[in-house]
Amino acid sequence: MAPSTVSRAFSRPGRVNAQTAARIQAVAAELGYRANPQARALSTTRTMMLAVVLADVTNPAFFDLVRGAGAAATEAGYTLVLAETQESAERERDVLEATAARVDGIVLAGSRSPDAAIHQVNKVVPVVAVNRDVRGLPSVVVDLEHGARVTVEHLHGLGHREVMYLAGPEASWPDGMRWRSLRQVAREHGMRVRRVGPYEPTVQGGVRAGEQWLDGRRRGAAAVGYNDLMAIGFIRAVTRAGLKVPDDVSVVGFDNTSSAELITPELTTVAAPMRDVGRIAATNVIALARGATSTRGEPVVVPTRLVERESTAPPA
Amino acid sequence: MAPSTVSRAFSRPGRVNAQTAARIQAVAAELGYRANPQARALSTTRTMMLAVVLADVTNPAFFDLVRGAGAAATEAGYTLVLAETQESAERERDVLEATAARVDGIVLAGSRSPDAAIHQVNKVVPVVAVNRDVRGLPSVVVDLEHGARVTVEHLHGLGHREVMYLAGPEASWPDGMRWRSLRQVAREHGMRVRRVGPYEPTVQGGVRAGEQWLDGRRRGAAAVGYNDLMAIGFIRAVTRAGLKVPDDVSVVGFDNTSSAELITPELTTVAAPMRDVGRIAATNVIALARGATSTRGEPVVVPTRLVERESTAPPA
DNA sequence: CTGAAAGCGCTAACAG
DNA sequence: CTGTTAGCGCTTTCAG
Repeated sequence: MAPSTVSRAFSRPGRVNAQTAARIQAVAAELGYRANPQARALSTTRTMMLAVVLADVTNPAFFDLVRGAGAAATEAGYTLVLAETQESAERERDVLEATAARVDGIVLAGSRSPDAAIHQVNKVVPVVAVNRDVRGLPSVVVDLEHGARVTVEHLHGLGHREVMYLAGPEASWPDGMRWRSLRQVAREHGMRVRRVGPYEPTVQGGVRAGEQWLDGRRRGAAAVGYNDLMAIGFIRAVTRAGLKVPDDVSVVGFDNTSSAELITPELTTVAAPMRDVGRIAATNVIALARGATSTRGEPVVVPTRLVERESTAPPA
Repeated sequence: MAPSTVSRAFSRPGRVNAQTAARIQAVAAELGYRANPQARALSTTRTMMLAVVLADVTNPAFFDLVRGAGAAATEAGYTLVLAETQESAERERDVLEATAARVDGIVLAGSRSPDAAIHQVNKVVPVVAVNRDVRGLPSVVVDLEHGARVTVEHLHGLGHREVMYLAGPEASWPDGMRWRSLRQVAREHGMRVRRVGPYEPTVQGGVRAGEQWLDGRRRGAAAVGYNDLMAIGFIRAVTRAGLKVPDDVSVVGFDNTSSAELITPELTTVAAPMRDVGRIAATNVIALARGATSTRGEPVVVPTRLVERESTAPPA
């Protein structure tokens, strides 16, 4: 696992210096000598490092992604680092610029950059996008259309005839995806659908959404949050105001984060195998780093499912 | 903010080539040329990168730490990356080895390594330890003695006469600190005190602690978790078994993570200004990276306080 | 003030 | 098979 400390030249199977080599290795280890990875990288053009750059390291939606990518990286002998863009296209640019030439591959999750910027980075180092379809770039996305479909059908089945989408960041690919899918499926079922926001994709943002909704609300509504965090914030705001979830309003989230089963009522939410997503993305980026040539442009799609818990019920 | 793209030589205030330099800059920008940071680092010995290496990126206890460190890093023109050791001393060694020579400083949080290993890394790059007092190394720690004191006094004031500590990782510095402080203060107040575990410092670990406690429990107990995650798991296990928190058992956590106010009942927990901790640690490591010489060996201590919520009450 | 050359620490391709 | 050299892409020093 641990790469040889001293230049591989010393470990070449030699006859005469076999023991000499061993001694050098021993002394080097004793002295705590480490090869300078930067110098090594300068000549090999390989850093054996991978980066996951994501919008928000505190968003539990990314946890399993990181875990999966980390496992794949470790197995392949790579070290994984994370860099955060803080939901800002500008910081994303800076971070990508700073990390691109220092790693062998980048898994880009929750990007807020235009496609062109991503392609630019991809010229320096292989990039695999997560939950975003960038033309000509390998990517792995979760089946949000299906997630939206089962969500709407679940709500429709409960008797709801109107769904409200709590929008997240406008530059977010999943946001657009979720909204468009929701709208289409809702229409297919003859449901009314509207969108409010955008809000920050955080608990705080959800609280704000809830507070705004409280003014001029109608009974028997169903809200679908951009993600679990927002759904949770929404529930908190509504609950604090004395309403009941799901009696007064049903709430659905996206991501199935660990927080979803922490709150009361437990959150109904759309789940995806993010660990697999991370694993696939990392594996692909490693393959590219090793010289594989990107095949088709079709994104890898992983399935989603609705986890029905307590936050949804028939309208009052 | 963004460092010049082309070698600084081109931006030297020259007379004749002032416009030439400008043109080169322009063309370089157009072509998307970026200086290779590795090559630059090789000659300057500066990478303008900082690393926060921590035990578990999914532990909310580290969120504010990361935020504070990130803010300090950005302000100083550094890019921050995170690396995770997954609660493993071995992975910690690998991660430190891989990152040490690639960054200008390391903030080490939740280390599971022996002091000697940390000193070894510190020979390569400045290290600031968080929540761990490493002899001769700058560090910033939260005042856990005080946290333990107010916890015990709170419990004592409620009428509890026995406190049980749900232990976390044995190699964890805060674990030892919390336990010793708890024990001492409990004794001062004539309370009985015992320790169970160790458990994994996760919700899962807390669930296990709760399940074990359920066998052979005594009424009117008070449990103090190694961290919020464990306390939450404990509550879940106990609640699932039909008991009530805090009626049947009071529970206190450490860290005051965002999850603490998500669960029902809301968790009483020890809070610390982790954002400040991150900020201080990063600021110090940057100073060292810039050539400052470490002053005294005394750790910086930040205060703690008890956030009383719903998970504690008088014994039944 | 400008342009050339040395060197950062390594690896890889080269002669011996 | 071993030892030497060139060179990765930058910065910085040193002549011109």
